[in-house]
Amino acid sequence: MRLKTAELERLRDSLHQVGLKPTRQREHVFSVLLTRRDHPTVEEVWQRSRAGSKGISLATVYNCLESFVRCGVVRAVNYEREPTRYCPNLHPHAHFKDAATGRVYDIELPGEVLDQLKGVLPADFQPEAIEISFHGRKR
Amino acid sequence: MRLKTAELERLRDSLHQVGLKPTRQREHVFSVLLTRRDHPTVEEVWQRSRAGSKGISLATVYNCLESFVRCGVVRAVNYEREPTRYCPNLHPHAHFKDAATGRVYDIELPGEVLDQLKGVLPADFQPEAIEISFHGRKR
DNA sequence: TTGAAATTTAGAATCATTCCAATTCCTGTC
DNA sequence: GACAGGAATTGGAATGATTCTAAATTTCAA
Repeated sequence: MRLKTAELERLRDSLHQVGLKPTRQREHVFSVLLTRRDHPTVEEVWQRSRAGSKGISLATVYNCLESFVRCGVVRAVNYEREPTRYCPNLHPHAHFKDAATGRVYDIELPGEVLDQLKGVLPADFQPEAIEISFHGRKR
Repeated sequence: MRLKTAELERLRDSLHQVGLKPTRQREHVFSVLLTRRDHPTVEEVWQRSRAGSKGISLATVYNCLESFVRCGVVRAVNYEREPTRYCPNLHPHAHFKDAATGRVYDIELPGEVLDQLKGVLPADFQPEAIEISFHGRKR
């Protein structure tokens, strides 16, 4: 549950870069996110976060996750209109949602696939982000 | 505003295949969708649909769009948690959202790009649908 | 240590969407 | 043509994830 110094540093640096402060709650929620690298919803992060310590409000969990997304240490993942999920994997990757279980898996994306994908855009379209989601079944 | 017979036929067939009936409202909403091939929200489809005829309820527009998605003549497009948009383009394609205007563009996807993309999945992941969304700026 | 600014918090508010129960509309049958 | 049964439409209420608000607390540079 306790965060390695390197990861704590990374969080602090990233927060600092966008003018946000490292707080007890932010560090705790971040550690919760790193502890199990599934793709929890806010509600799930909240449950896990209050389990350990003195308690944290749902609003704060929302705030923390938003600040993580803003400073780039976490990605928000949306499937349809289901509750947003959060993903601390920063490598370029796609997501695969298993229709049977609802579980979301990370799929690593080789650079050349990304490049080819960007290649389909007409010249005047300048991409800043790409999101790729598969939907299907895992055997 | 009046639909070509071929497109009407297509709608009727598709509806029929999943056991739904062609109704005045469904045909009207479908024609609204085909008339301007942007990516309207439910609210926008509603505005456009009531403009012409005697009036249609918001609930019905939701119902119509849902039945279109069910029978496969329309795709639902989600960006973050914004209101769902609807797209009558059935060719395999990605979407590009211009950060400046909020407008969504269709990006045609060559088959080989799709194939390469499916190729990144481990063997036990069987995709049924892929969704690719770009986010950026159009010059 | 201190004070301004940022953060946390509980609860209210928002808003897209879904649900509900009551009419209305079809479609086929007598 | 009238009638029954099932589907579709409808307005309004309900839902539920998220955002907002305003007050209390914490952080941190000086």
